[in-house]
Amino acid sequence: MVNEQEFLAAYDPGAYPSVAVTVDVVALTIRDGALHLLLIQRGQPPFEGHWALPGGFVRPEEDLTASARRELAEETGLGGERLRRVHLEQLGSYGAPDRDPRMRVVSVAHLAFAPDLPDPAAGTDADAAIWLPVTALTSRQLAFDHSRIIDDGLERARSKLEYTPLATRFLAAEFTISELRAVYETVWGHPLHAGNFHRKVLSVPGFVESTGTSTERGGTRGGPRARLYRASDARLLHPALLRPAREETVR
Amino acid sequence: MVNEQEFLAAYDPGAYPSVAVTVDVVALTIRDGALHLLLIQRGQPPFEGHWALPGGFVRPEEDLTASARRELAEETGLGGERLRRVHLEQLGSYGAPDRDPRMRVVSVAHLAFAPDLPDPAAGTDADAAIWLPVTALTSRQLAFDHSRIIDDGLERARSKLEYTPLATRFLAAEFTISELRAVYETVWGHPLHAGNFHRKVLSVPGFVESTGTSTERGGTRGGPRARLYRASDARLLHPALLRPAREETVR
DNA sequence: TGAATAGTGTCTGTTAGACAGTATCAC
DNA sequence: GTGATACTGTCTAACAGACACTATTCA
Repeated sequence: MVNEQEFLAAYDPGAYPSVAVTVDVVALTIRDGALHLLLIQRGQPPFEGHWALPGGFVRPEEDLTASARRELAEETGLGGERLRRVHLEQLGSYGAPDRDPRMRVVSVAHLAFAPDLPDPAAGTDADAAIWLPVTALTSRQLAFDHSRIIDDGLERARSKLEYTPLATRFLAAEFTISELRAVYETVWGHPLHAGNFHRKVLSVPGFVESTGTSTERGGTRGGPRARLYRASDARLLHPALLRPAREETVR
Repeated sequence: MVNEQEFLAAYDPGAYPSVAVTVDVVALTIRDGALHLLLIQRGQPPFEGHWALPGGFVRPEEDLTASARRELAEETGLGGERLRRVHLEQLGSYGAPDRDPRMRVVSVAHLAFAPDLPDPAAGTDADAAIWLPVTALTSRQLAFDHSRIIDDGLERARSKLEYTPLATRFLAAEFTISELRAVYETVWGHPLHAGNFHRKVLSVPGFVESTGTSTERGGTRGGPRARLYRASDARLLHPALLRPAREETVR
């Protein structure tokens, strides 16, 4: 019987099947009232020329989520406080044996919510990176199984807006209730009743708190100046803001 | 410029950092009115003698969830129709660099809901396997980061019961409303109002459907014979069965 | 002035939860 | 019979959603 230390010293990592582990990021933001997704155009095979999620191999000594945050930083050129304001969570892992023609690759997908960001810095990477409206996705051929990962990410995003205050992560630190409503309408893809939404948001404990200030001007098409709010301390919304029941998705 | 086929032929998998990928399973069942968890006692280092989640390395050509199902089958001795009735879903991936002292290991954790099962077959594996009440977990030293995985799994289970009909997966194909209520009470850890629960379950479309039959006898402590139901076709519950608001978990 | 928006009031139907009550069965 | 359970009825408070209305601002 060997003790644990001897066992570790004699341990041969090569005895176990080798798998590459990558992270991919479904990064969402809202631009011009439409939901956008960060994509890169692949510069080398496989899937050369196809669009793909930003991502890459997990480095030694790097945690999974840290790896995703690094990939996001590289592709967006973001750093410091602005990167810290981006919400990042694990979405799920994708490991079908044939999902990458090169070798066995398990990808740990992440989901990110970002406020409106500048166009990706082209200098950081040889690949072209863009924010693409999600409505333009259907016509694109995506690399690997990224189309499925994106579908899962979008559904997770829609669901997260129901029971968490993460919609605020799409906005600047201070925002109006109308801006918050626009986030919900954009992600869910259908209009909400302005008056009811307003009352509902203010009634959920810990969702938003008043800054005491208002916007400098009214809206571009008229209307009074709106009060400004910031995200408060709730991590879950009680009661939740539920999407209207969708019979077709239930069965 | 090489074409894609030439690229793949020249590709060297060893150029990328090697990581081992495992699956671990948080398998839950209900025995004697208490929530139980499947654990194995490790027979070799690291963490020799400690209790751990069932799991193992993902095999080549094996999908992640298929791998989890195989591990579950091996440890429970289950197969065929009984295995197919077990609910299995991906929980999340755990990949902190130092979570395994041997090498970099990323574990894709899964969550399973099983009906009451016989004691694990000891013959299939050298390790001892048991169903342990989750209330007995606090006193145990668990291997790796399995304590955290279990916590995440239990919270996912509690949450899943709210908006999916998966509570039925803890029961036989036919069950009474009281048995279903017992599942909720056990997983959530507090009693529910029998009358309100009864009416609520029957009012949610697609949750349960009547078999037209009743139990042969009343309860062990008296009472009328109960009608029998089976799971119906809903995949989501609308409206959901929400846990009472827990202020402390919200902030 | 006209149109759009911010924010509030009110009404209705649905739901959660408390409570009560009746019928049935084990012991 | 006694006590526990299955199931139903009723009431109340909370909530979602529809609609209406006022005040404010831009053009």
